[in-house]
Amino acid sequence: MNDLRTFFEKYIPLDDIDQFVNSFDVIQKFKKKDYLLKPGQNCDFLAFIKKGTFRVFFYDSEGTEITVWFSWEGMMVGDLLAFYKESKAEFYVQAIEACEICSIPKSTLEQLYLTNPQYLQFGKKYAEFVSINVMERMLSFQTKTAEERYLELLANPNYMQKIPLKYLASYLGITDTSLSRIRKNIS
Amino acid sequence: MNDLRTFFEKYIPLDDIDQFVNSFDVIQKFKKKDYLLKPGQNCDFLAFIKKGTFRVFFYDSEGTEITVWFSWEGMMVGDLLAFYKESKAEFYVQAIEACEICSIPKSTLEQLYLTNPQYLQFGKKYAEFVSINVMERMLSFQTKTAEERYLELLANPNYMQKIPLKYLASYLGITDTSLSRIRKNIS
DNA sequence: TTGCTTTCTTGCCATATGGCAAGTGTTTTG
DNA sequence: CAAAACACTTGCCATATGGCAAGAAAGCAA
Repeated sequence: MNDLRTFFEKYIPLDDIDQFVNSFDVIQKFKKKDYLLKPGQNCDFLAFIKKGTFRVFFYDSEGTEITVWFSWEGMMVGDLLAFYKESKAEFYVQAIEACEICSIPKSTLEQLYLTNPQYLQFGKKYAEFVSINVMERMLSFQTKTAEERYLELLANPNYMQKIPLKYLASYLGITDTSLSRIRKNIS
Repeated sequence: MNDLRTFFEKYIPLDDIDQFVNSFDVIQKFKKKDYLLKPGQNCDFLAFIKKGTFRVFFYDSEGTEITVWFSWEGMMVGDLLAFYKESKAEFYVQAIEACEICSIPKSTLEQLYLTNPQYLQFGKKYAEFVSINVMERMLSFQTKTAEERYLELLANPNYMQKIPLKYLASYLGITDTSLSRIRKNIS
């Protein structure tokens, strides 16, 4: 349970943290290619990755896989869009290696929010954290070339060590063919 | 003060709303091209647009203006990235027509958050709302062509009636030249 | 209104990215 | 280990978008 606690220490005072952390379920395990979530399912839990890597993706109108997001150990994972919209999942959430998560049902989370404003404060802070991340990624799309976006990823071993290039390509908004050419150009 | 109240009724129960709405300052007026905020300034308030339109922009490394966001009457406005990061503004926020806003200092807002969890609930919900919006815009960049993104805007009179095309172009992530050609192609 | 400034369009050509299909190398699985 | 599946690269050519500069149109100010 250690890293789960570490994660929430950024958001919740020490006095209040135990009840919150203890409300997370025991570990759930995923093999490579297992799905944590599929389109149409209820996205009624918050999950913390103890081990492994997930990717969030969907199929566009031409049937091409588009990877929208990655999550690594020490992070939350899920279809955040559906979670916040309170709608059914629109994305697949898939383990891309062996993974372990702890999760908390959304109903439990909401009860905790009612019992202690510190927990609600976490919910607010976390949504703000998500906003910041997505805004920065959006700005990157708006103002940078695919090559510049790729160079940003190069600096982060999380992307370069565990993620197949074809997933990175669609995450960058380009085809795997184009990413291959960009890589050739750089070196 | 009417529309301000209407806005917050989506987030805050009727019993609690008056104190919140009354904490907003009296109206502040802006002429066309006036700045609500400039890079480096403190972004220590939350502002509600009673009338008019603002745009959020910055200058990229080549000195080109990039419009990041628009806000219309009935919406909040500010440099949300800085507001959530608790850092200095990175963007210009400029009136693109005569505008009126009411605002609340961030310090007042934070005190309100402490007095009533319903207010904190608003802060959480609003950050979630922002997340959803930015995620959808990001997805649009990741998966759509400039022409498809432009067609989305066409459906919304807010964009097409008040915003010069050159601002729309950079908002779409393209040059005004390219937008002009896309428009020609469509019609 | 008149003139000035800003916005928008267009032509010419350059660069970025895509689509397809073949070829090579690597991983998975039985 | 061997076959199959998957991941990555490359060549050829197409489409999307950019850069620049000139001109047309629209908006603004005196």
